Amino acid sequence: MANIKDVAERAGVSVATVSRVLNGRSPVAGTRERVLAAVAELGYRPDAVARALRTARTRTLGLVISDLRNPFFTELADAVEQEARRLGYSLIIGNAGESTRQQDDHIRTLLDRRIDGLLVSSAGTGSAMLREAADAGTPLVLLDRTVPGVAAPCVRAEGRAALTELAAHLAALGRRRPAVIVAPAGTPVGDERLELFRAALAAHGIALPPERAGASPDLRPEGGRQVMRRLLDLPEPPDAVLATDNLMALGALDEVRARGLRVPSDVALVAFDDVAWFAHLDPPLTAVAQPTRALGEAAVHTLLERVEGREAPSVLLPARLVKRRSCGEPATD
Amino acid sequence: MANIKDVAERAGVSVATVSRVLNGRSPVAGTRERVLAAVAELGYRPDAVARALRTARTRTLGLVISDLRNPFFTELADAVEQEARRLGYSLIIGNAGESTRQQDDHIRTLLDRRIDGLLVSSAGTGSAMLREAADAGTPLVLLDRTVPGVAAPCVRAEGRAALTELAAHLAALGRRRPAVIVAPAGTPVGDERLELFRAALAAHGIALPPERAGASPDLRPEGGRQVMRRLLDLPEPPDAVLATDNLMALGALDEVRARGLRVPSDVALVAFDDVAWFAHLDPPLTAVAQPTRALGEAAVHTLLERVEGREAPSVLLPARLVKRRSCGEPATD
DNA sequence: CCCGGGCGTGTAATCGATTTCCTGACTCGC
DNA sequence: GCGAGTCAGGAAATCGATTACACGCCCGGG
Repeated sequence: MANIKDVAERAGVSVATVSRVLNGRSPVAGTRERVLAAVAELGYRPDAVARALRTARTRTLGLVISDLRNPFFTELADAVEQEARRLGYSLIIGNAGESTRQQDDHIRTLLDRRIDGLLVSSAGTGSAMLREAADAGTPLVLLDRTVPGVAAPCVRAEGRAALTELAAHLAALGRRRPAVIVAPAGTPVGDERLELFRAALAAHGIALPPERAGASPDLRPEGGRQVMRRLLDLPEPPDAVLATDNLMALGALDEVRARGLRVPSDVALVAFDDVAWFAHLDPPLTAVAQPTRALGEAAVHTLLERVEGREAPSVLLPARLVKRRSCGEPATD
Repeated sequence: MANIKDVAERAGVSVATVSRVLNGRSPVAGTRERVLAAVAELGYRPDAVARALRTARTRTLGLVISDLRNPFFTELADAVEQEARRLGYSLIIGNAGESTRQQDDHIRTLLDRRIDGLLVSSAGTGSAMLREAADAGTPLVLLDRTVPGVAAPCVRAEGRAALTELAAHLAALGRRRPAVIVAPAGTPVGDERLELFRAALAAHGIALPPERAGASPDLRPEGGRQVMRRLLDLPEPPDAVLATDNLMALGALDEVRARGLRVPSDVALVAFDDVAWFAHLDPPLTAVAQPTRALGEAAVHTLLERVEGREAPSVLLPARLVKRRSCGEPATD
């Protein structure tokens, strides 16, 4: 592969001049064209590795995602990648699979590769490397999940408005015994969603007692199904269930069907995260839609601010309610 | 961040010695420990960028995936990433979103970054950069999709056995008018699947006439839905439909439901690609499962063979049929 | 006693770019 | 016609590692 020296030779100039032409500095018309011709003839492309070494900027960002197979995070990762690329950055994605060890593993190699900035939707809260990265001065932005003790801006969605609307929606449909399938302890957003929902229900005089708030052991369908099983076995089973994550909602739906019950006539079901195939379920699922694409874009922008050395605040974007048919209402989309 | 010179100074040796200790060559016990102590005290980690420049190996692979949002490819990308990491390589993932332009864009930046090898599940067949990469000598392996005119091993699944079993399954259930929703022209695997299925059906004396093989304009639900619409409007509508991709199957299911018809009583539905949530649909979908994880691993192994300069053959792994309830049979899982 | 072979380690070249410093030519004004 | 200012472009340092080569030391054999 041709390097800058080959180009310089062919154009009859020094490497400095070639570099200047390619980076849009000084050189004059005549020289400029000779250099560009040589570049074209040799098919020269600057070596990003050498450039990174010299400039101390790799133009690469790292993204460590808690679970890439979860469609919400797939979409998020895709949004981040697109926006990063639009702004001239490559993205190295690491999937932690909800394991702190793998997460730390990824962060370490990313730091070794001298990425310009790091985006993390943390699995668990006890990540040593995360703290180390922050302390080492690597620009860091948290995504979707805050981590106590790590001083970095966090970009995530917030469900107040959507959950308020949901409470009203359920109240209007006469649902009086709501329940929540909460994300496992250690994922802060789960509790927040529970409390916001509880407060919103209270405004309609509807209670959400502790026994109708079940924490799932994991963020997968099986965990959601287990909680739903316990909920339906209650002496007074719920008539509406909110799952704070899309995969747990799927498992919950399985349990309802396995008992020969129906959504929404026997129990209403609402999920957090509006993933594409919710619209293809039967019935189409009502969901609290996070602004996934906007989150990804905001995360990249916030991170690049920090890469440039500027301060950047946390970002909270509102989620919105997408009403479909899983609460008993006719679809609106 | 500490560099090798700092470590050398602190340990009272030369940089060469530090490098040798870290790469497991010669140095003797005493020196060795002093160096390791200095490394630990300074928290030194070698700069992968500098190392890559010097050794001409980045220990990074590139993966350009045709559509990351398609769950089949998400799983595939995840499998590739895990295996690559297990073998000491980082992975830069680029999502082409089924666009040749974006794909070429990605390939170009990956080449600029001097990745050691490139894995591509090509969107379309007319990629100029793909040919350029192959010609430039970058180790290249195709994934899931062959590209005519590009000389590179291809790792993909092959459905003969599964489709043979499927034909028997449908025949046994008395389905006589099968149809296929084929991937758009330009994705070679679509036609192959159609022909294998047709041949398998013929063995049972069942015909698959051209009007019951509809090509979808894209690999998304809407495309599948359009084809299903045409199929159901035929004077003799099919009693079993195979979609050669998971997203098209979803759209097809939508159309069936929209007409008030039922799966499997009115029409059986089978999808290619067994993605996790097929089991959560109602009814759970019978599917031709590609060995996704094995494909990802084989792709990485094949690519690394080529990176080492060895020849590597194409890999064809058999898909298998996962019978659920969408053809009228009781579930087997 | 001296010479040669091994072995541990240091010096310096190298990878491919960017960038600082400097030189030389040209222009312009007095 | 000559000094000052401008500007294009070259030489060389630099980023942080790896590694070829050389050197010095120790040991054993003749």
